[in-house]
Order: sequence, then structure tokens, then C-alpha cells
Amino acid sequence: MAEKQHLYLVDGSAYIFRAYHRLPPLTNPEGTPVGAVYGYTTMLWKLAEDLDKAEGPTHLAVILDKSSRSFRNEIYSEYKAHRPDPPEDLVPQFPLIRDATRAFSLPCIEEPDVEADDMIATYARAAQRQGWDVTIVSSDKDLMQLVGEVDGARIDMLDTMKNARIYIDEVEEKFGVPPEKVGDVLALMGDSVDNIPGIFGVGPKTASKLIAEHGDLTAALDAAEGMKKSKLKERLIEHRADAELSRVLLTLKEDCALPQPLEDFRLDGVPPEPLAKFLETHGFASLLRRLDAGTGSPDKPNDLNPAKADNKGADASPDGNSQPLPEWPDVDRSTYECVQTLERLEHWIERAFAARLVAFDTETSDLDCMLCDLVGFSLALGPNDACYVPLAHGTGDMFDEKPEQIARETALAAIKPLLESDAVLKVGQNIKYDLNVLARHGIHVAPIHDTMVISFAMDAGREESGIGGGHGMDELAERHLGHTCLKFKDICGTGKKAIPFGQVPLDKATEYAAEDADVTWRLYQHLHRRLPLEGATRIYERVDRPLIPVVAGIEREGIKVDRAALSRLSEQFAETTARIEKEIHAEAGEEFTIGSPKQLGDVLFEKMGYKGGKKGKSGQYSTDQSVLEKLSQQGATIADKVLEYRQLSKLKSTYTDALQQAINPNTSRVHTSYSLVGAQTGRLSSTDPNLQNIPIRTEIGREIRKAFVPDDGNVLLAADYSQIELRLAAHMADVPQLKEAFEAGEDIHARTAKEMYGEVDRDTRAKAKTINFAILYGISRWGLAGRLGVEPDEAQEVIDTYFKRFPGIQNYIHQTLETVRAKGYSETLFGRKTWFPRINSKNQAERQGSERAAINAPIQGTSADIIKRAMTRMLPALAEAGLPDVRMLLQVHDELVFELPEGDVEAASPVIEKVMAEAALPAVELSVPLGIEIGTGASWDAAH
DNA sequence: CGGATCACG
DNA sequence: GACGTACGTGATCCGA
Repeated sequence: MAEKQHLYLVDGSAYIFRAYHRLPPLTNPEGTPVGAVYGYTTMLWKLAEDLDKAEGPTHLAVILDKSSRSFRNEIYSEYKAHRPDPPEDLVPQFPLIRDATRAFSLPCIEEPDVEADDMIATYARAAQRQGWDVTIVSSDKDLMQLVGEVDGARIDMLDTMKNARIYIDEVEEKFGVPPEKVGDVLALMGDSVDNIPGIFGVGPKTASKLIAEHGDLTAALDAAEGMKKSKLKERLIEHRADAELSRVLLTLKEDCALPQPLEDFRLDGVPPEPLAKFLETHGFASLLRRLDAGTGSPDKPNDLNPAKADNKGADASPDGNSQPLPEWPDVDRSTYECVQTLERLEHWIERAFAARLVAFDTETSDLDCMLCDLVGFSLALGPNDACYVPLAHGTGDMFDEKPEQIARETALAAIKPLLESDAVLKVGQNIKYDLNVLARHGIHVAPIHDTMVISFAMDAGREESGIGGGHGMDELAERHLGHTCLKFKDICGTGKKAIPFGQVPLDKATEYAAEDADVTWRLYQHLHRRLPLEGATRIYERVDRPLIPVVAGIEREGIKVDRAALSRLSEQFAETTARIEKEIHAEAGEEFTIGSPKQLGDVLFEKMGYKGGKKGKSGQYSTDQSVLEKLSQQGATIADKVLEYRQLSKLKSTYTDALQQAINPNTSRVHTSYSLVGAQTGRLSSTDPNLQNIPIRTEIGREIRKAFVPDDGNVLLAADYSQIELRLAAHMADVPQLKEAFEAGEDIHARTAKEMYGEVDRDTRAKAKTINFAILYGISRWGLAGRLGVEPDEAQEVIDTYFKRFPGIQNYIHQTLETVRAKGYSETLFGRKTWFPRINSKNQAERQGSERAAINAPIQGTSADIIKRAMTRMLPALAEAGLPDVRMLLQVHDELVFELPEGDVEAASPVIEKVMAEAALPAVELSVPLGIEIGTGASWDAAH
């Protein structure tokens, strides 16, 4: 019986355009741009690796566009007429795509005057007729027409960037119709990229609705006559011919002449020699190493290879620069040692002292570093030179005998001098976690490095090919080392079946844990040497690195909450919501789930017939606050009740219930976890629980703040930067009036109103405040119009006036955008970079989104830098002032919260104020003062 | 697991 | 030509 054949057809031309935009501008050793080629090569690599898999290819061909002309141009001269020329650094990569394909010894089809889509369609159908399965490697929506099954032979698609299979369900999800109707939908929508007209004013939603309702294009167009009068009806009738032409243009030609028979596409593995040569030529060193490892040929031992030391080829691994990677052996988990005796541990410690740098990782029973038990730690001193030291394995529900291991206190006592030694750098990935675990055992690890934080300092906002832009170890290992780490899930399982790490057998545990340390060591070597090249040393060394132990300390302090008060609030909220729920149901005349926006929308806008319902992307009515407030103004009392219900259930579930649960049983306090890499701008973020969004804006919300309290005899002190972002904007954009106003301690929004309108009253001040924020967030006339409740034209006038009064602002925005477009990143006053890979996107919404974020990032980021510097200096300054009992508890972006003995308030306040006010110095001298507001009280609420 | 909603700066 | 409209976050709930 013949095995099932499976043909993969790779849409090469479409791929490289996407790869080009998603990858950094790498160059090969000769200076030729190769970013897209690199992406293409890794994609072919992945496909080739699937060769042996059940759903993998037996046959494969790459289809390229030879020219963009085809029979469609004969029918419609405007077809693809307005396509811009490809970017100039993509042009030289086209021929290299062919080279790459040949390097993999794969067939490559290019026919003059035939579009790749038609060739793909032809081959796909030909294979399907022979009973083969077909996978089209593309995400082109035109090709989705082909998806489906004929006589057991199926055609599907694979989007390698999203690693997603596209089959009938996915197509239906995207277009709302089955694959064979996609052409009809597209004919209505049109396609600006290919210049297919469609029907003016008809977008994807309308198009798919029309086709779904009427069955096909002709039926939909015929039905127009019978529709009730509307813009849509007019358009369908008027532009019928456009839609019909579009339908013809969108029909794939499935009967092209086949330049090569299908059988020629059989895959017989990839001969390594031509591929190696290609990878070498273009400096794809990380792939080259994987090739060497994969073939395992005896003349290339899988070890440090001095013969390769003369390889000067720049490594175009996707780092955004051409930093050569040191030649390391591939990760080999079989080399790791499981350390089970004190003698062996002492040996490792001795070697670590000699190495002066050790990568370090703790393994624990829980993700919460304030609750977990330490079950082991791992060390790495070089590539494949790593060990795992189990301390508490097999003590859980396991029936096996407890394995031999060093007693925890003995091992910790042995390693404490190493971890605390000034002479040895301790490197971790998210080392803040390990700092906290060990601090609970009386070990204060220093000095430290953190690969996650180093990565963030260089690459915040950068995205790479299909891997994402994160700073987690697995991602960093993939991106920089081309290595796939063992996944925690695979070791411990997931969900209910998950086991704690302490119950993982020692051989598996050693592979996983020591690999973490090994990979951390490698990442450190790689990332740390990139720091100066990326201009990121200053921000890392002066701001982010010194902050790590400070934030760890804050997390360990935690904050006391009044459980009884929260519990009372929970009860009160439960009673009130129950009452309101009944009232809402009564008013609606039926019981439904108020918390379901879908059900609520149907009740309000369908059943009760209220107007003003707007459906969003998902086809659901929006029922958010602004919508409900409008309904309320129309006299819908149910809207007010829903608003109140929403508010109270939010407060209950997110705060009064959750905070009680978050109280640590050992410390009786709530310990948040701050992410040092959470926000692209450099801000911290807070999780588990988030203590940066505790309510303050409403009276009832502030009840929750009252539950944040000091220990007996202490008070809480809240110190916040007043209007720091506007102050920074005034400085950075050099706006004399605003600087003066800040200097004089004026009300800044009032001053803006005076400048804008000549007079200050409630109304003009409120407008000015809105405009000031609009500026900070990157302005659009439509956005501002919405906020001010005026027409976009009027909003534009307001913006014009603002720019005229404050030309520095306009200049700042212009300069910032120019720089970001040219360099790809923005910078804070302290040199923190945030990358904006979509700033030059052809997609307008995407591009404009990036522009707004880019305008805001230097301001928000500088503010973050400043408060971080203040935090780092704070406790030493207080200790210096003889105030060692002041504890720093929280950071909320522009606010620091302290707990201190009542008697210390008077002495501590000026110290805190001074540290915060002078935090930019000496690196940056601001032309505006930083105003600090300080309050104290018996609760966080009272401290404001 | 993504979308909708809403809490904060 | 259509899109969707203020920046940055995280938690919760619903419903597929």
C-alpha cells in the first residue's frame, strides 16, 4: 500500500516581504543585507526538520514570483499598479532567496507571466487529484480559497511566523464563510495592496455578512435591489461592475502548465555540504553550529573546536548587530553533574571562586518567592560545565525512598560565602527571585548580574522572527543561542497533574535545573558583551542593575492590610450587588448574567430596544462605561444600576476578596512582585497582586485604600512626584511658559488655559488639562475631539493653537518621530532605549499607534528612570541620616510608600523629599524643579 | 485563551 | 481606500 504523500508548497515571495519587516536589518560579512534571507533560511530549516514527522512533507517546492505581470493585467490595467517599489535593502535579497533554496537542494519554481498564487493553486489541485495532502506555506488570504478536502485529500495552509495551521475552521473564523466563498467576500472588500477595487465602503464585516446571508456574490448583488434604502444599497448597485471584475481577478488559475512534474519534488533529506557553504558565506553561525551538531560528522567533534577559531564571519544571528558568538559546544544535558555530597559541593564552590563568575539558579516548590520552599540550586561555570544540587527532593507524596542529598542548612552554609563574596559575580535570569528566596535563608547575594534585565536594557520593544520580543529565558535562548530549553511543563506537567519540582526524579531535575544555569551563563557572556555596543551600559549599570536588590527588598517588606476591614467590605458589596442584581432583572423582565457583556448588550439593545448600540469587532454590542453613561443620560435607569453593579463587583472580586487571599500566612502581610521588564518604557509593573492599581478615584474605592495600614506605632508615608511627566515635557520640549509656571509653583493646567484661551475658568482649565494629557500621549484630532466633545475640526484648531503657543512641543514631537524612524528607537534623558519596530509600517493604524507610543516613551521612560534612581538612593540616604527604621514598601510609578515609626516622620520627610527631588542629578540637570508632595497617616488613604 | 471591561499612573 | 482614533500596565469574568 502506498504511503500518503504530502506536498508542501512554499510561497517564497510573500514570505520574504513579511520576514523583511519583522527582522532586524542584519548584514552578512560582505555588508549585503540578509535579514529577510535569514528569516527565510530558518523557516526552510524548520520545515526540513519536520521531514520525519507524521504530518510533515514528503514533497516540497518553493514557488517564487518571477514578475508581477499576469493575465490579470490584460483584463485590468490597474492591477497591482500602485505597488510601491520594494525597500532598497530588500532588493539585493531576492536573488539570495534562490541561493538559499538551492542550498537546501529544494526545487524552485518561477515562471514568467504566471503569478506565484496561480502556480501554487495549479500544483495544489494537481496533487490533490492524485490523492495527496497539500500544505501551502503562506498566509495569503487569496490562497485560503483552496483550503478543504476532496476525496480524502486535503489542502491546508501553514503560517510559519505564527506557527499556525489554517484549515476550514480558521478560514471561516476569518471570513465568516467557508473557503470556497472567500473569493466572493474578497470581491466585495477589494484589496488595496493588489489594487483590486471591490465595492467602495464595504469592509470585511459587511462583505462576509452579505455573502453569508445571500450565498454568493451574484446573489448578494442581485439582492441589493430589494434592500431598504441605505448607503450600502446604493453602493452595491452603483459599483456592481467593480465587484464582478474583482471576482474575476481573484479567481486563481488552476490550470497553468506545470514546468516540472510533481514527482520531482520528492524530499530526500538535505545534503549538508552546499547548505554549510551557504550558511558560512552569509555568516549564519548559529545555524551552522546546529548543522554541525545535527550531522554529527566525525571530523567535526561536538566540542570546542580550535580549528574554527579563525572564523571571523560576523554572526548574523538575529541580534540586531553583527556580534560574533563565541564558539561554544551545544548544550549537552548529559554532561551535568548531580551534586549529592558536601565534598562535591565544596569542589564546585572552590572552582567558582577561581572562576570569579558563576551562573546561579534556585529551584523551588512555588512561583511565589515569599511562600515557596527551596528544593535545590544549580551552578554553571562555563558551557556544559554545570551542576544541580538537590536539597529537598522526594519528600512529598512520593513513595520512593528519599534520594541522597546534602542537608539544606549544610549546603546553604557551605555556599553562603560564595554567594556573598565581593570577588565573585553571581549571574541569574530574573535573579530578584533568587535573591528573595535566599534572603529568607539569611543569605544576601551580591554582587549580581541579571540576563533578563540586561536584555531589557538593550532590546525593550524589539521583536524578532516569530519568537516575540520578551526577555524570558526560553525566548532569549532561542533568539541568541538557537537553543531550545527543556520546558518546565514537560518536567512537572501542567494544570492539576502538575507536581512540585521537589518530586521530580533527580536525573530529570538535574537536566532541567543545570541547563538553566548553563544557558544563563551563556546568555550572560553573549548579552553582556553586547551592552556597550548597543549603548545600553549606562542605563543598565546606573539605573536598572542597582535597582534589582532594592526592589527585592521592597517585595520582602510587603504591606499590612486590615483583613477584617476588607472582609466587611466584601460582605457589604455582596449584599448591595445582590440587591441591584434583582432590580436589574426586574427592570429587564428576565434573569440574565449581568457580568456577561454579550448578554447585557442583547438585553439593552435588542430586548429593551435602547438606541446607541454600537457593535465592535466581534459583532457584539459595546456596553462599556461611556456607552452606559450615555444611556443613563437618556433616562435609562437600568444603565445606572449596571454601572453600580459593575463597580461593586469589580471592587469585590479584584480587591476586597483577592487581597485577603494574598495575605502571606508567615508574615501576615501582602507581598507583590514587581516586574523589572514589564513595561517597554522602563516602568515597573506589579503582579500577584497588582498593588499599582488600588482604587483612589472614587469614594467607595478609597475604602479599600483605608485597609492598607501600618504596624502599631508606625505610620504610612506617601511621597509622590507632582505632575512629573508634564514637568519633563516642559524640560525636554523646552517650553518657557510651562517651565516658568513650574518654577513659580503655579497650577499648570490653569497656566495652560491662560496661554490657550486668555482666561482661566473651570471650563478652560478642564480643557487645558485634557489637552496637556493628549500631548503627553501623542495627539490626534479625532482622539482629542472625542475627549473634548467637539468636532475633529475644532479639535484641530485647539491643537494648532497649542502648537502656536508652545512651538517647542511641536518641535519635540517632530524631532522624536524623525529620530525613531531613522534609528528605530526612542531614548530617555538617561539613555534608555525603547524600540519601535513598526514605526515605518505600511499599515497606517499600526504605524500611527507606534508614533503615539514613541512620543510618549521618552517622557514616561524618563519619569521611570528618575523614580528608580530615587529608590536606589533612598534607604542608604535614610540610614546615613540616622533613620534605619524607615521601610520602603511600594512604588506606584510616581509615588513611593513608606512605613516608619511615628517619631521618625519629621526627620525622614525632608530626606525623602530631597532624594526624590534630586534623583536626576548629577547625570541630568533639569530646567524645571521636581515637585514632591508628602503625606502621612494611619492608612494609605489617609497618607494622601 | 482571547475579548471586554475597568482599576491605576 | 479603509481603518480607528490618547500612552503604559494587570486582574477578572465570560464564553468559545
